[in-house]
Amino acid sequence: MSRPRTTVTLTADLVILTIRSGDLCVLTVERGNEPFVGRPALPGGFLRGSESLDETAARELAEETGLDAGSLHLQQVGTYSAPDRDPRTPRVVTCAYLAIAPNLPSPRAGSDARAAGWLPVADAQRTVLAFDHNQILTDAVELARDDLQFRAIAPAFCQREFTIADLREVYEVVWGVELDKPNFHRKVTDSPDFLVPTGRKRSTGNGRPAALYRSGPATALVPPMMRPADAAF
Amino acid sequence: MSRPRTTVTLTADLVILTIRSGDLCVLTVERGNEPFVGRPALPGGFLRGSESLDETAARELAEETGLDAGSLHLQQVGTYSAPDRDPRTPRVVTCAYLAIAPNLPSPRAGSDARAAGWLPVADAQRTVLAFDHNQILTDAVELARDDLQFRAIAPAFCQREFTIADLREVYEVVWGVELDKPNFHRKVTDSPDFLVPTGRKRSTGNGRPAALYRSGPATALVPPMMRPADAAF
DNA sequence: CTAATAGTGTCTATGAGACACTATGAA
DNA sequence: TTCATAGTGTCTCATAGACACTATTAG
Repeated sequence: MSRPRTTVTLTADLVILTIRSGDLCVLTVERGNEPFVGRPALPGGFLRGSESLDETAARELAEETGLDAGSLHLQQVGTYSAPDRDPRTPRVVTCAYLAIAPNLPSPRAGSDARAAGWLPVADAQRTVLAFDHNQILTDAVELARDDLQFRAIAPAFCQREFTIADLREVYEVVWGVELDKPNFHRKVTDSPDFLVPTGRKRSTGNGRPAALYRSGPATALVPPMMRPADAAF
Repeated sequence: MSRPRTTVTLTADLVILTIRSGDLCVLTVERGNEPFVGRPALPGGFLRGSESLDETAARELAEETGLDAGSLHLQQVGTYSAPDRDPRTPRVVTCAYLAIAPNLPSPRAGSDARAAGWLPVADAQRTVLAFDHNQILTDAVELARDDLQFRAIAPAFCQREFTIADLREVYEVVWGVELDKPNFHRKVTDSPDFLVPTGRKRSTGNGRPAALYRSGPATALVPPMMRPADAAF
């Protein structure tokens, strides 16, 4: 056979999104090795031993953020296999994952001595990232924007207990829109099994305290949270 | 390192869906080699040379159906990497693709001497397929059902020119529902850039001839075609 | 004409959005 | 009290669905 089966190594790359001071941010690291030394990149690592890619992704997520992957939203975005995406041999094919995290205290710089930091997604998209990570980032963000409409993933951006205003901020930041507070409140509280009231309240010092909710068992949002036609994205 | 980088081979497996006499059908082949000799499986093949997985999938699709992948709907479903999914070494990880095809004259049995055939999806899901192909099939069908709501993929099931009734059959078969003819007609003809009238008509011998349409440039369906709450799936 | 399928009109119920209004806390 | 934010009521408009009706072919 002129073109035999190709052997490759696999990586899982992570697009870890969170919201920090009103911006949608992504975790980037500075590459410590060739290729692309010193260039910002998405965190990720090689499939090792007899892991599955999901396990690789969960392990990398724990290493980068200190968070248990079991408690976070983690899903595949797609697999990127262009032959020239990575100059190493054997070829490196990557499976990209989208992770959604609540606002973390601060990135754990230095678990493997690489500088890590949260970068607003808009800035990251204007930066030249290593490999095909610009494409991966764009695809992952688009996936997150779409999923917000139909799936109950917004609470993944929040702490375990959150207010309706917290949840609304997720939509507003990720979509780049303003939503009507009263209507939003009704929509999410009416969506069956989406939110579970805890009975507790949280006061921000100003104004009436807001009721606290936890994420409910629903995975789908019915009816969907329609993205306004004038959304920025 | 106790668990070094794992080298793997990659396959692209295809879930090729079409509609045949009122059933949603999937193309299956009988495996001619170990492992799982003689067992029905999804068509697929190894990444070779310096191709990308998309090219592998397109090549396999052309080999199995004789159709040019450029003209067909082809999208990734996900990557399946459980270490025990395939007993061979080096490990085999697969990237599953969903392809949607118009009703084809008949499967090209024998391009590589394996029996191939269209199997109703419901039957295939009750059959034990090779590898993790039952899981892949289920995921792909669910993806197709979801995408019908929001993306303009339904014409991929039809010939290049089709009637509104053809299009409605796609939805009814894939979702297992009956849709109101008048309302469906309005919805799809009102969706901007979804359908392009050709001016031609097609008569089935009975009744008023139906106008023929071609697929338009839109990729999204706005507003979405909501799946009835009583849909079978 | 009738039979059969394509396509339109129109009414009703439901959900989205605008926005006035009430509720509850802190200073 | 005032200020600020949480949450409710209610009106209007757009869309979904039910279904009566008209249109166009074959025989």
